[in-house]
Amino acid sequence: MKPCVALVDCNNFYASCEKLFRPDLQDVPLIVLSNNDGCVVARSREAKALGIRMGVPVFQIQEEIRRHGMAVFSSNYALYAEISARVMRILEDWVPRMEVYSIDEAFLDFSGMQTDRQRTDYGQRMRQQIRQWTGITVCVGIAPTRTLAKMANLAAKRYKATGGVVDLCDRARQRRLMSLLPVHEVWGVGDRLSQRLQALGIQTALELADCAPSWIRQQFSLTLERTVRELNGQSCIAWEEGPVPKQQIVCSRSFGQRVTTRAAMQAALCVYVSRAAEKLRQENREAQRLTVFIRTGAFNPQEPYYANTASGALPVHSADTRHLLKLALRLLEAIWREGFRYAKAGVMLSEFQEPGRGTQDMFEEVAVQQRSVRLMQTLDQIRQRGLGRVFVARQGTLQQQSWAMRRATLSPAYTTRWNDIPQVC
DNA sequence: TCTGGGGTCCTAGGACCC
DNA sequence: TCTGGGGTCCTAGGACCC
Repeated sequence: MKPCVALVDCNNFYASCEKLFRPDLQDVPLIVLSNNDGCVVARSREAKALGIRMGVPVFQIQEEIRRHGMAVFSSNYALYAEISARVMRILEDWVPRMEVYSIDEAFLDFSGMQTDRQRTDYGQRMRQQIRQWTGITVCVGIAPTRTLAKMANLAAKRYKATGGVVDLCDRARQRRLMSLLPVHEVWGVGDRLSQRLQALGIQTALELADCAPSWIRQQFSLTLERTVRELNGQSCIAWEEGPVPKQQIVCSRSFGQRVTTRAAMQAALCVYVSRAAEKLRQENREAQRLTVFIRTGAFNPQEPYYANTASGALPVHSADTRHLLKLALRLLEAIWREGFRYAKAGVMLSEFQEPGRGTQDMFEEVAVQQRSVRLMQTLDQIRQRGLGRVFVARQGTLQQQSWAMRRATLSPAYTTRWNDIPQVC
């Protein structure tokens, strides 16, 4: 049985989610902003047509926003995650095996489907059902390897005549498409690599595909060698069996307003540690290592720049917010410098173990450990059931959090909060 | 004035050991 | 003056992805 994989990718995902609940914005150019309303992370078809670039800082395009009457939304991840889950649930029923790759895309196992026609029809029917059941439009790229499926998907998005589904199992078609694509459009080739490749005279995807894998390995890396092999139809990325446990958990934010006092920084870290610890417990893991980082703004050359990181280990693995927080605050003391205007901070948890299997404290009483676990369970349940929010006092009340992130134009929680359910009048 | 957040994998080089 | 070689483990940093 020939291996075959389909990549299903939602079009303009965040922008499309916002439009689902705002039919009045159907043909209006719409952009979605990053956390803190900093830069553009998603654009509707119309906004792309106006030349709005991905990642551009919003303040640089204020004039265009006004002139074209663009709709602007702060990012609403709760909404996008919910719509994503609906799309993924539908896809699951179409194939024996699937891997969710990101919030808006998934790889599906299409092995066993014999003909070009069969595969394309299947893709079209999936696409139809997703649009009908969720309102989201997807494109489908089908090929023998993931790297080629990515490329097929790109073609499905770019060329209207394809009807949103491209089958790239035929070698001649693969080569024709690759000859048209600049090398930086290959999955796994970013800015740095494409510059180096171009310096060696490799401009197109096809030219990269025709390089000797061993030479690429020697000049670049194992990763790029795999890419070359994948472009030639040799699959180098295996299917994951079951969900992959995380190796690290990060919580970091830019501040809505610069932080200048130690107390405010401690409060912010407190929020980040609490959030990271919640995620850790959701993964059913305990962590041993915690890293804290802080930095000033990176873009203003006039302003003194300072950035630093401190990392430390807990004596035993833990998922208790209080233990992690104590370490975080101690680490902060090592890197905190007065007199800077801090723009961003974050914490990272790593070195995970399943509860009870990590380093243990021989002298701590079992009862104390059990109390810790039960306390954290209780906190999580209060939050998950929406009964309110219990937090560590140090983070301060919302009114005190002048550094909290800006979300000026957040859409309602249409799918996750009763009060925000859309009404039809 | 205002420029995101959360991940993964790989590699080079240092520390350490015998 | 001459001062080995090879292996492993860890970490920081680079590059990539969405």
